Amino acid sequence: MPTIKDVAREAGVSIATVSYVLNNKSTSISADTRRTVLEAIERIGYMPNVTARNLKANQTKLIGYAWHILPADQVNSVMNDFTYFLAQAAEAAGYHILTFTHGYDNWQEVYDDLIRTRRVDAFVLASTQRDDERIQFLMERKFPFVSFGRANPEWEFPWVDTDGERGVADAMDYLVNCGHQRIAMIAWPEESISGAFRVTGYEDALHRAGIVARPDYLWRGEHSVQTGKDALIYWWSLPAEERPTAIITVSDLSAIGVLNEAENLGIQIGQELAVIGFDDVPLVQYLRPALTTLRQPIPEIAQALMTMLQAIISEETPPAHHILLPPRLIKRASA
Amino acid sequence: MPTIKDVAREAGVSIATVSYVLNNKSTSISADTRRTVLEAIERIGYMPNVTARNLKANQTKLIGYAWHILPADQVNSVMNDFTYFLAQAAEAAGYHILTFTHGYDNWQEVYDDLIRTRRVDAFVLASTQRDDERIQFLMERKFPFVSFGRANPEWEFPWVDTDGERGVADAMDYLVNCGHQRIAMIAWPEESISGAFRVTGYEDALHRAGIVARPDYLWRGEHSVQTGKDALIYWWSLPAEERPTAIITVSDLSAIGVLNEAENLGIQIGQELAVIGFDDVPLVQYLRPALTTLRQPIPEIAQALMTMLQAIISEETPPAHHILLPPRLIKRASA
DNA sequence: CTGTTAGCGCTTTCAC
DNA sequence: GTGAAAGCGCTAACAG
Repeated sequence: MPTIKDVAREAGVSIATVSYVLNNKSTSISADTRRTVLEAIERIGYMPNVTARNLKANQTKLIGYAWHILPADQVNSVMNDFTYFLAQAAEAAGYHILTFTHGYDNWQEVYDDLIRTRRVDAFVLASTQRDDERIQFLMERKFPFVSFGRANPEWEFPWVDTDGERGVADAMDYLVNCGHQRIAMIAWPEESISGAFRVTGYEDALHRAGIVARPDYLWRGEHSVQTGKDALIYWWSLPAEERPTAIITVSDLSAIGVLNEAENLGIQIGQELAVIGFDDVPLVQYLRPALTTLRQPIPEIAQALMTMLQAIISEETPPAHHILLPPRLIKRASA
Repeated sequence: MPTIKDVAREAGVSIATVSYVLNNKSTSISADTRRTVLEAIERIGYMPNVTARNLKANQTKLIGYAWHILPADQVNSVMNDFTYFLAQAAEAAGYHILTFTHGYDNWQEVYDDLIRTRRVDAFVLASTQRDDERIQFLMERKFPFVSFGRANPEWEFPWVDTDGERGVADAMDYLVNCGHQRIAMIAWPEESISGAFRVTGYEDALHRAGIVARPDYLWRGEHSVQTGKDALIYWWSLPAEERPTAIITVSDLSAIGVLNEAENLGIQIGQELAVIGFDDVPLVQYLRPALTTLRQPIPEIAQALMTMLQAIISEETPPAHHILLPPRLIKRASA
């Protein structure tokens, strides 16, 4: 592999000169010399050693991203897409993504090692929780990071998130426009921060439509298929005129539960009962009926995160930014 | 951030000594000195700068892995899992995974840059095709790589793959043991190399069971839900006594097509007709009936690839190895 | 047993 | 305009 010395020899100049033309430093290089060097580079197929550059510049051009694996019954296709678009956005900005893993207990050690060995320049966090310890940790360490997802609202840190409130509100407006009045929601437990925003979107939309919220139309449960089943069983235990005509869920998984249980109960989804999911995970388009759902703006989120990260890495005092991006309602047969 | 110099000063020794204790080089360091240095390291929280080490050692401890995104109707949960376990196996071996992306046309430029800038020490390939150009490219370049998946059998390169032949054969034996005689298969087009192995497993199993293969029991089609539907529609157009009683597929996606179409045709899956998928993608456990399927040994594959890669990187003349790992039949309600 | 020193490949100040 | 040289943080001959 050729080094800068080889180029210098080949072009009959000093390595400093080669470096100058490589970096386009204004320190005016004569057009002639520049051409000679460029030709030499071309001839011997030289590319600068990125490790040497990084050592000099005290950087790595690497961004750490922890790869989470979810229980087998959960679907992380959203995170899957996110990883792809994140890598793409990073490359466009001259970075690469270093993916790493960690267990439940040793995350701090893993992040710490990555920081202290100067393996990465920054982190991208995802799947954040309300009082996410990783956020606290990185803020204390004053190590650059951005987060896909919000956390404790009292913490001031840079994040980008899907506007779940807005998405659910849009879906609700759609249902109301379709004539639905008895709209129920399947949500996550109260601790969930992103779940809370979606519930807000639901309640505000009801209010806007002049519909009185019925407490038992809001069902909270874990992120699972079973939650959807349970909710539908309960609602169908009500007198016919009190049953919801539409259900909006916080995840495709519970929507699938609703669809499955609907079959058992002999309910015609799409006619008798409208169902809207969240995430547009693969295969839900093949359910019968195909699931109407809210798709998160993953490519845009990844792009926004990288833009933010670049600002943070380069600037001295980074203004903590927050960006909310709305999901899109994918209309299919279930609603 | 402390450097080796800080440790040396703190411990009152030379940086060489620090380096020696750090690397446990046998150049015997007195127990006393070693302890002093270790204490200094502990005290100031020193960890070696990985970039500096890498520059010196002419390595990166980074393994490139191209992140492929599939069309929205396809499921890459297998690759998703693979990425996780690959990262984990890499870390256990002192490496990290650098994920990158590329388009259809510019892949060569991307790989080339990564090599020439010495960004990575090796590549892990996945989703390989028969005459995969990436393999040719890396073999010519003599750049270290391993592949998850086989390619042109005439090429001598290191790979690890799921033993699809064996997996399908196991599933066939299971079906035969259940009393099935008319067993059909949904396969990929002939070009598919991994598809071909699975067909071999099917045909051999028929032979072993003394069942005469019926040409129209082998349906070939693209990797899609529609393929499954088409196959079932055809088979159900046959006289009742000629219809298969079991179907084995090359992917969960076509199995889903069979299940969906079975509902339209009023076929009781599990009773009237057994169906076995391939991959155990998320959610197929929630289909009605839950899908029996072959799960690839992804963690073991990732581990084997890393072991192989380490040998290749360290040794001069790496013996090209090939490893086949059998999938596991996950028995659920559909067969 | 420990320290001095020469690099790894590059960028950049400072001379000329 | 161009080059000499220092140095990023580390490792490893080579001395002593």
